Amino acid sequence: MQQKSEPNPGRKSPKLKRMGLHERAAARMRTMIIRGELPPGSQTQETRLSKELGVSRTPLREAMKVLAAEGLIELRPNRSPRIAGIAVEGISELFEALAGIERLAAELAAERATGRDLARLRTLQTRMEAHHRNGKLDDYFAINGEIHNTIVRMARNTPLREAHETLISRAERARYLALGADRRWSNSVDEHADILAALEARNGEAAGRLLGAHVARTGTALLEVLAKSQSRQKASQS
Amino acid sequence: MQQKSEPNPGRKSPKLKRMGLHERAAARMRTMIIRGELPPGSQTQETRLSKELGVSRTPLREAMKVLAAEGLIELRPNRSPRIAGIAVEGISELFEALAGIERLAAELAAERATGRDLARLRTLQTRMEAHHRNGKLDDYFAINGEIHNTIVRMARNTPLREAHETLISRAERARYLALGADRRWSNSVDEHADILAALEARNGEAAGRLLGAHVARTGTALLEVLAKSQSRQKASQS
DNA sequence: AAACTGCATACTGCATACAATTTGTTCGAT
DNA sequence: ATCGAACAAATTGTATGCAGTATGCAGTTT
Repeated sequence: MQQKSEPNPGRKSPKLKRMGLHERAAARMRTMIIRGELPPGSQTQETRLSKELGVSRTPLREAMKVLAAEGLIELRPNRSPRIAGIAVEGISELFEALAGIERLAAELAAERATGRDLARLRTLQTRMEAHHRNGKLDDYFAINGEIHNTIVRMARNTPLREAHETLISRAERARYLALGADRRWSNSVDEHADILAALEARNGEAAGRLLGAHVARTGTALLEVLAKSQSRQKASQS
Repeated sequence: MQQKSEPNPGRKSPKLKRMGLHERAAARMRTMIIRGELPPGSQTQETRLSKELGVSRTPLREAMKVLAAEGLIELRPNRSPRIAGIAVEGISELFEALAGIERLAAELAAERATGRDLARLRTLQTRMEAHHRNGKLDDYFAINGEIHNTIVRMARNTPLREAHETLISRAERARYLALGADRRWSNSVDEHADILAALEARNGEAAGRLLGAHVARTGTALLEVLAKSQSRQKASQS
């Protein structure tokens, strides 16, 4: 099982790992759902989507099973899969669960974080503050998400990280709906700083409590924005 | 996200609804993996399994995607899927995550449990104690699991419940490996009684702490038993 | 003798063809 | 005219065939 030397000089993209069609289809649909290009509650006909994505129905159906497991679509027997709805109540539950998981992750991370981990986190925090000052929204959000993922990875717990990933994909989707809604930048940056400080002090209880509250606040802030836009478009329910 | 709950994806369904072949195949394989009939690390050839299960390769492949999402098998490109290994480290992480999730669930359940919920829990506890006295191992385990599931449902948080379900399937598998290993019956029963008391007192912090510690202890107890049998059969890492 | 290359084989990945089930429509009966 | 049943169209579920890729073996080379 020796792996041959893999310098890969002439191949097309070294970073992009080779994926099967069903993986690519799943990834494509995932972003489409998150971006709202496939609206909540809409039905996805297999033949139509397969032509649109340029793949056959077989890999598409496999992709559907994966997305259903992630909670992005709903499968009903002998019916077209439905893009999962975004109900207010669902968002509330989602961020509640997310807050709990990240709280746990922070508690564990405070015990297990290496110096490198904390250094990396500090770097990210610095960069995020810079983006915050410069008003670079996209970069800010990217770093923000990376910080959360980093903390979860620092917990050194694979099942927890996996659970977090599936929830995050749904949260990203909700966040996209209320794009640019997070007007609590300053609060958020400060809260992140507090969390980082608690982690560096190896205070798991505080780090967990702070991160959990932070995520919960993000959820409620999102809910407020969403409730307003919900009032004008009442549709998309079946 | 929708309030609609899944109609029994793979559970031992009381009403045996007619399921598609891929669902049936997934359910069948799930129990086979949990029961250890498909040993960890073994490869699953599509044609062989499809004949064995009496289905075609297409629904079988779809079932594989679902099981992979549940973490029961590993998919590698252009290779036979592998039954996920049960490494000691993995079990440790698994129960750690499970403990965290159930702790959170108990905290929420303490706030949201209805009188019916608590009554049902009390009934289950009584029945479990009876099985404990009579030494009925199977029934005891069934009720025990049901209690944990009930508490999680009492949290009224769908994403949390879903995350719990996927972790539980893996934990059941590990528990099956160390079948009958849980010699801490008495402790376990008492701990459950304490948890129930905390829930009835609406003390979320205590309920969460007790349930989390309970699950963590179950995990370490399982680890001890597993470590012994692990010494004779070499580890299949994952 | 060891290692590398080329070929044969088996298996996965994908596409297409076929069967089963649902849904929309039309015709008929009350 | 309305409700219902049966038929027709569309769509999902399943099976099979074909192509690409990995694995093992044999022949050749160093």
